[in-house]
Amino acid sequence: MMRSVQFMQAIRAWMDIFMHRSMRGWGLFAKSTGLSMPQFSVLMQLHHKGACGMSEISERFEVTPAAASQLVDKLVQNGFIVREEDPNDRRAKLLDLTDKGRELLERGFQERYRWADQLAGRLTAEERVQVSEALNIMTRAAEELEAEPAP
Amino acid sequence: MMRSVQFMQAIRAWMDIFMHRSMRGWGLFAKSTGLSMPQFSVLMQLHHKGACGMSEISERFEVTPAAASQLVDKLVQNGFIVREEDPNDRRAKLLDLTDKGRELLERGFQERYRWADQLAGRLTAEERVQVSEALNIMTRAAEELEAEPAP
DNA sequence: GCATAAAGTTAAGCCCGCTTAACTAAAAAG
DNA sequence: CTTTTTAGTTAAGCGGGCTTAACTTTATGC
Repeated sequence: MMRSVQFMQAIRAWMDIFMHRSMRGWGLFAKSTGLSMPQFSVLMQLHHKGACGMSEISERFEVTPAAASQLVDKLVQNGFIVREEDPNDRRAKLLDLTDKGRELLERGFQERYRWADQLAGRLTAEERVQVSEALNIMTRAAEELEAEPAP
Repeated sequence: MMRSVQFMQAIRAWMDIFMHRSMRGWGLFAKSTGLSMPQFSVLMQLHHKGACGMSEISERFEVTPAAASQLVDKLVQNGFIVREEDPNDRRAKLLDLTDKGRELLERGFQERYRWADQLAGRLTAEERVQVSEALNIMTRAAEELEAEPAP
């Protein structure tokens, strides 16, 4: 399905450089906090999707419930998330970020944003307006894609 | 340093959704290939920066030379990269992707691009033009940032 | 109500990534 | 030419992530 050659070229070039940059950045940040990437990804997941049960973790990361349980356990022990009984289903657990967990992620985002700020510094005022509008368009589209489930 | 509130808001919103998406995507892809994230990151590094020595690996990933050596060893054994003597310095090694390694990364990128294609499908023709131009501006700026070393 | 299914946990065992420490070999410094 | 520095390897040991297998506890189906 060929939408637009120009668009695909542009987004691929951007994705190449941006994905590499952010993967490396998050990796180093996670390491600096003493968290492993899987542990860190669980925090990101909770940040992005909000509180959830163990089963959502094991499904989204494609690991066994046992693995999810152990992973979460370490994060609970370190005070980054809380694990409480679900009042509606006493078998299930509800996981959520603690303030400590949220604060850690915030620091990570700040580091990422510093790069965005450097990027902004290389643009003219007109370019910044143009890019802002385009980013808003893409963010909206991405959110729609996220909401409507893939076939 | 406040460049532009609008710009920063726009890029943060975009980064939030895009980083989460691509981290998760790469993670699942790496898992599907049987590679660990560190192994995969080394391949990405070679793809992005081209051939290099062991020392570059250990520096960029902030691990000891020993760790880099062992990591590379597994990738060599699995045929994703080659490790040859540097003709200019017989102590040093030159690492580079094999065709097999390149082909594996290509498959990963194709999966990522599928998402970009879905995104394109949600935009009007005018929006695609607008977004393409903005992405080109950002890609250029990001490449400049990459080239000029951070202080 | 009783069998069955579902949500998590625990424990054993495996491989992996990482570190330190001890090493080899080649280049640079003096 | 000897000493020192640089590039990388090897081995031992630790902790992490993951799986399977055997559980416990709570909800559901009939």
